[in-house]
Amino acid sequence: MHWADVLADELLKEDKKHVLATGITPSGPIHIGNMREILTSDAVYRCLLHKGGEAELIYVADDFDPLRKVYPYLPKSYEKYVGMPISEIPCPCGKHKSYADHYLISFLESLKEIGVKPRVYRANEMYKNGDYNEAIQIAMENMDKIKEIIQKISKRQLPKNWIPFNILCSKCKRMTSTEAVLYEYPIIEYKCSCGYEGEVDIRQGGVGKLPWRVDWPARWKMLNVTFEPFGKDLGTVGGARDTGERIVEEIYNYPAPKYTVYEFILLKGKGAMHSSKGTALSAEEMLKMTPPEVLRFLIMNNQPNKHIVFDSGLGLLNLVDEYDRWERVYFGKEEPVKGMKDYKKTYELSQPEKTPDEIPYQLPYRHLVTLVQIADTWEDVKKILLRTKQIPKDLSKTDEEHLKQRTTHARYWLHNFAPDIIKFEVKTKKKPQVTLDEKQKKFLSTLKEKIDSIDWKAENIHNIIYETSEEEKIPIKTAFKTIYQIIIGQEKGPRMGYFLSNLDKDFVLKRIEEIVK
RNA sequence: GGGCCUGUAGCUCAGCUAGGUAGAGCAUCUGGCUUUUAACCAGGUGGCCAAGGGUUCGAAUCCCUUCAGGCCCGCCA
Repeated sequence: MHWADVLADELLKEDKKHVLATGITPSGPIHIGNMREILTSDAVYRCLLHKGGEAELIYVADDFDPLRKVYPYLPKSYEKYVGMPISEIPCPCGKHKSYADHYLISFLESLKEIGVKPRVYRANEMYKNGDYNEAIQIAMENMDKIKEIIQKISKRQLPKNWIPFNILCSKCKRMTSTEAVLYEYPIIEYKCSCGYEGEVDIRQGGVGKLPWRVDWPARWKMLNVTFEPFGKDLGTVGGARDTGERIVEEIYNYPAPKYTVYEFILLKGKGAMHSSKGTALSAEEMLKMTPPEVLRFLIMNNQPNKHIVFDSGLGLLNLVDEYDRWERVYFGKEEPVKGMKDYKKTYELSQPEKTPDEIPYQLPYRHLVTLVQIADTWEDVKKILLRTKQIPKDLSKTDEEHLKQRTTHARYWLHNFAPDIIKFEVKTKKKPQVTLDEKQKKFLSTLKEKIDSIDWKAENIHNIIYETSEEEKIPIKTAFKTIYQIIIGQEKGPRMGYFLSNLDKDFVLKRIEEIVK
C-alpha cells in the first residue's frame, strides 16, 4: 500500500472531518523541504477524499514571527527590522505588501503549478483579527502549568518572569525585546529594552504573539487540525511537537493531531540545505527546472522518512526519464519491473491535476534539451517537430500544452543548472573560426553534394556521413568533429543524425559552402 | 547525551506498510549496429541482503543485540 494511503487509513479510523495542516515561517526563500511537507499533506489529503472521507487542506503562513537576524541574502539596512514581525517589515523588492509576502507569494504561485490548492491562513491576520484571543487568555490563565510542561519535557529552564506571550512593543514595534512586569487580566505591563514602558490589553488582537511552543498547539485546536507532518528537526524528543502534544491535550483540551516525520531533501554534492545560510535551493527554483509532475513524482515515490538526494545536474534527466517510464507502465505500454511498488497510486498522486484518460504524448526529455538549444521559442520547436514527424499533425491541445511546458522547464534547467558538457549553440549568424585542412574541406564538399539529393532524415544523414568519410578516407571521428566545428564551434555535440535533421537543411548546406570556398 | 535514517551486485539504489525462488540502472563481458553530448538493440557474468541471535513451515522483510556511516536536536521558531 502507498504510504499516503496508510496515513489516510489511519485518519479514517475516526469518522469526522479532517483538517490537514502545513505551514512555514516565510522569512526567506522557501526551500524544497517545505515543498515536501506540503506535497506530503496533499498526498494524504487526496487519499482521504478518494476513500470518501471529508477533508480540508490548509496552509498556515507564520508571518507574525519576528525577523531573527539579517540573513545573508538581505541588505545590511535590515538590521533595524530585526525583532519585528515579518508581516510588518517592508518588502525587499518593494513590489509586495510586506517582507513576508515577498517570499510567500511566489511560493503560493508555485503551489498552483503543482496542483496544490490549500486554504491559506496568515498568522498576522489571525492575531490581528482576534482569532487567537481565547487561546491567549487560556495560556495566560495556565501560565504555570505550561511553564512546567515545557521545562519538564524540553529540560529547559525558563526565566522567572516568563509568560506564554511575546509582547509587541508599541514604540519600537519589536517583539523580542520586551519583558512582562505584571499581569492582571486583561492587562500586561511590560518594559522594553528600547526604554519604553507600557501595557497591553490581551483582549486586543495583534499586541503580541504566543511563543512557538504554545502557538502551535493553540492553532491545532483553533483550526481543528487532525494531521500535520513536520520535518525531522522538529521531531526530536523534547521538541516543540512533544511539548505541543501535552499542551494541546492538557491546556486546550484537544487531541494532538496525527503526523508523519519527513526527512530532508539533500542536494547532490552539497548535502543538506539551510535557508538561513543561503545554501538552499528554493522551492520555486526547483519547480522551474523540474516539470511539475516529475517533482511530485520525486516526493510521492519516496517514503516521507527517507531522505531524498536531488541531483540538479544530469541526474534530473534520469528522473524525468524514470517518470516517463512509470507513465508507460501505468498505461500498460510497458511491463512493470519488480520493485516498482504502488506504481498506480504513485503515478496518480504525481499528477498536478486529474489523471489523464490516455497516455500523454511522450518525447524523450533529453531530445527536448537538444531542441531548445536549436530553437528559441516553442513555436519554432514545434515546427521542427512537425517537419521531422516527431509529433503528429493532429497532436491534441493537452499534449501540446504539456510538451510546451516541458520545454520551458528544460530551458530553465539548461540555462541555470545543466553542466557545460551538454550545452551548445548553433552558430547561425556567422561561421565559427575554424581552420580545416584540405582533406576536411574535400570531405565537406563531397558531403554537400551528397546531402543535396537526400531526404532530410536522421537516418539518411547518418548514413551519408559514414559513406562520405569512407570515400574520402578520413577517420569517422574527424568527420564528425569537422561538422560539429562548423555548426556549433565545438568538437563534440548531440547525436549527429538527429541533430542535423532538426536543423534547417538549407542552413547546413550554406554553412558548408561558406566554409569550403 | 538523546532521536531518526541508512547498510542489498564493482557503483547508485528498489524491494522492508501483504514474510513465500534476490531486482533495476550504470559499469563489465558476448553478439549486433558504419561508436557521437553518461549512444542504441539482444543476451551473459555478477549478491551468505553489515554481523549475531530470536519468532516462523518459511525472514532482506517482523523482534532483540552489536558494528559502521549520515543527519537532526540539546539557541529561536
